Amino acid sequence: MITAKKLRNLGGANYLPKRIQMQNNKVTIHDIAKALNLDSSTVSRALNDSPRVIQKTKDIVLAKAAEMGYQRNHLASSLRKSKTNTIGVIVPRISRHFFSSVISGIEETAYEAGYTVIICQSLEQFNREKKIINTLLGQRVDGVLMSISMETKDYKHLEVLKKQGIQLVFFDRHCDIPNYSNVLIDDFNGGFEATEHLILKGCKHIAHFSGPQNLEIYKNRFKGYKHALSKHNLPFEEALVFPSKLMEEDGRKNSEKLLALPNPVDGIFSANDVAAIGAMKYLTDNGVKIPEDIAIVGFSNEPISTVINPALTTINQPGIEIGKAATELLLKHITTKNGALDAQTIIMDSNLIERQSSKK
Amino acid sequence: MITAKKLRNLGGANYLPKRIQMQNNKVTIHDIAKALNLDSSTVSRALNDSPRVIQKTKDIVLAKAAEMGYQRNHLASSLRKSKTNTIGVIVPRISRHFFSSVISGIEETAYEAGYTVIICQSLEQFNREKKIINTLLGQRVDGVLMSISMETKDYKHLEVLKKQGIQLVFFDRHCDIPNYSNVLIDDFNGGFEATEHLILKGCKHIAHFSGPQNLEIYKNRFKGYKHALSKHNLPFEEALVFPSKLMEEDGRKNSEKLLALPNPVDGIFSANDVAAIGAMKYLTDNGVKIPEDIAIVGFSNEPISTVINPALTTINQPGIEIGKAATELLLKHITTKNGALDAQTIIMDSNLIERQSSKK
DNA sequence: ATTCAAAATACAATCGATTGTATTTTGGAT
DNA sequence: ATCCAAAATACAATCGATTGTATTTTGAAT
Repeated sequence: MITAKKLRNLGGANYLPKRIQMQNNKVTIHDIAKALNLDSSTVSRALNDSPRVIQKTKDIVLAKAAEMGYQRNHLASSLRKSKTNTIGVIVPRISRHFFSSVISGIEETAYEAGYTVIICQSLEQFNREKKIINTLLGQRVDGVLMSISMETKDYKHLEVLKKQGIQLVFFDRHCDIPNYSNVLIDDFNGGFEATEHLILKGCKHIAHFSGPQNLEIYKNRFKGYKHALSKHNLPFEEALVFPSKLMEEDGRKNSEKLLALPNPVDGIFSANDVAAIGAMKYLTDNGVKIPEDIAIVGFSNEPISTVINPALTTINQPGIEIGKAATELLLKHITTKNGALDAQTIIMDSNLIERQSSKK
Repeated sequence: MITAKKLRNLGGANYLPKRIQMQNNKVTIHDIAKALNLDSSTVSRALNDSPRVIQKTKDIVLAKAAEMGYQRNHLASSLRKSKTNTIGVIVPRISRHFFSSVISGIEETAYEAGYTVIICQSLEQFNREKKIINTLLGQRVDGVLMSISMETKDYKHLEVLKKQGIQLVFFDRHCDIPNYSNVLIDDFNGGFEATEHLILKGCKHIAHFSGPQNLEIYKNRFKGYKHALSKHNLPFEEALVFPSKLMEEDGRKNSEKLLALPNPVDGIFSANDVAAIGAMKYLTDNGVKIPEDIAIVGFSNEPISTVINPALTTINQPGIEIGKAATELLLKHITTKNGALDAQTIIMDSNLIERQSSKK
């Protein structure tokens, strides 16, 4: 095989057709070494600011590297160091505003620390989640940040990561298994605040649109709902709980069922904004006045919650901050030798934003 | 340095502490070769289904690889082949529904073809766009799909890609420079349809919220607007054109100016949905009835356009299909030797979706 | 049984950066 | 000028897969 290097060594690039000269214009440390009459190991150490190279030499190397347009080949570096400076991110879907905010936070922190980010969507499918894990393994990521899909009920597919020493930090949708780090908001408290808010507005029969109970976040929001009821001496009624995947369509269907109840509902706490919006559309279309007849509180503060009329009261989740915190924690895990850093759970602040949908 | 391999060669993994044994359990082709008493080159060829290896051997190798849990090291492979099977994607922001749809289409097509995708956000900033290009170069991507930022006015930063033989395909927000492939919708026609729709609804004084005119898409939507006016013998008035970056706030401010005009406006064609929504909010708050007083048409069919009341008439852009087509085109460029494939522009279908905001 | 292409496999260099070890250089003390 | 430890740099192996070339094996024809 005739390689560019061989060609270079044969008689200088001057004799090459221009196209070839341009195509493989990747400068290597060997090119710099040759140009400066140094060894490539010295060039490498100079570029990495090693104490084993004198400052004067470093200056010369750096200058030459800049002059020649050198750019480190991460592939070679990663292969040698068996560290890719890459982290994988798995989210249910990037189109959800909350997740895209988290990703922005992740990217910012990661890039600053010299890491590249690979973003993947599970689209709420367990099978895709499994495939993605394999892809990320193949990419030899140093760590993974993830929010599990709604379909995920067992966590065997995550064991490969641990076995291969790949750090894993959950954000938002975490698992209840020990020894994993998490960055969360206090979903129990969020659910509690949302429900108590409705109670303080005078609601007596509050329905709850709950999410898949295999996910801790939805379990906890549900618990918060129950706690608020009991604190204010309201009875908990199983019939007022509507479990679903919290899509817009679910919000609609739930509302239909809800209107058929014998005892009229006067408040809804939905575990996310999307289902709340679905409910608002259905209810409004069917002559129910919001918030007069039924007050509604959502969860996540998606941008649509300010577009719908009346604007939706919701629990704000600081996506960017969650992303930043999760990334910092992951990088700490990665850079701590032997995975010796103990798992920890960081709780971020969330807060209720009151809008028209709950103003009585 | 004591490597896992050395340790393995010394006396077998049995003598190693369990932790170390587990950490570097990456199986290589050499491990498979040793286990089968073959050469690593034969194993490599077997795994790559080369005709130089007999089927029986392939079967044996494949079986052993599966048994040992082998996973190809892409770093090594990419380094040797100087091809990473990775493509970079640059979008203004992933939180825009249109772009996240495009990304879904890109990922689907790319993963099927064995490519990994690195997603980056310019956040509409030229400087970030430049940085991202460098990051992607460092990652040695095989190709780039991009939609330029609103701030991008010169394209020198893209020349590095061409110089290094990295294929580049634009989608949606393209450049007017030749020799680049594009996947677009017909923005001129979209602008025309949107405006003509308003005219057919009886509007006589139609304002246009235009985007940055350095971007072809906004230039063309603007041209379409003008063309519809002239076709229907309506005068074009410079005063009815409101240029901005099309954020929600811009929609609000434009509406304020628009209401102050001597000659009342009875229709608005906004070059995107977000600014249209901003306008709708402001106008509704100020007693203007939509669509009775002012009819509105947006562009892109963001999900919010169905949430706002009245629902927003808009031009639908098939994001997923655009993503798929752009990826297919890019992969064709990548796999065609010497970049010999001529640049081409693919126009995808778009269509107007009529909703309440323009029903007169 | 012998011969010899063709088929199958082995050998060895390579991608570019890193890093442990070996060698040379430097400059201060004698 | 000589010596020597410390400083600076060079040498060479390595990460894991790929691939051009060399060698061995196979099996069909004689």
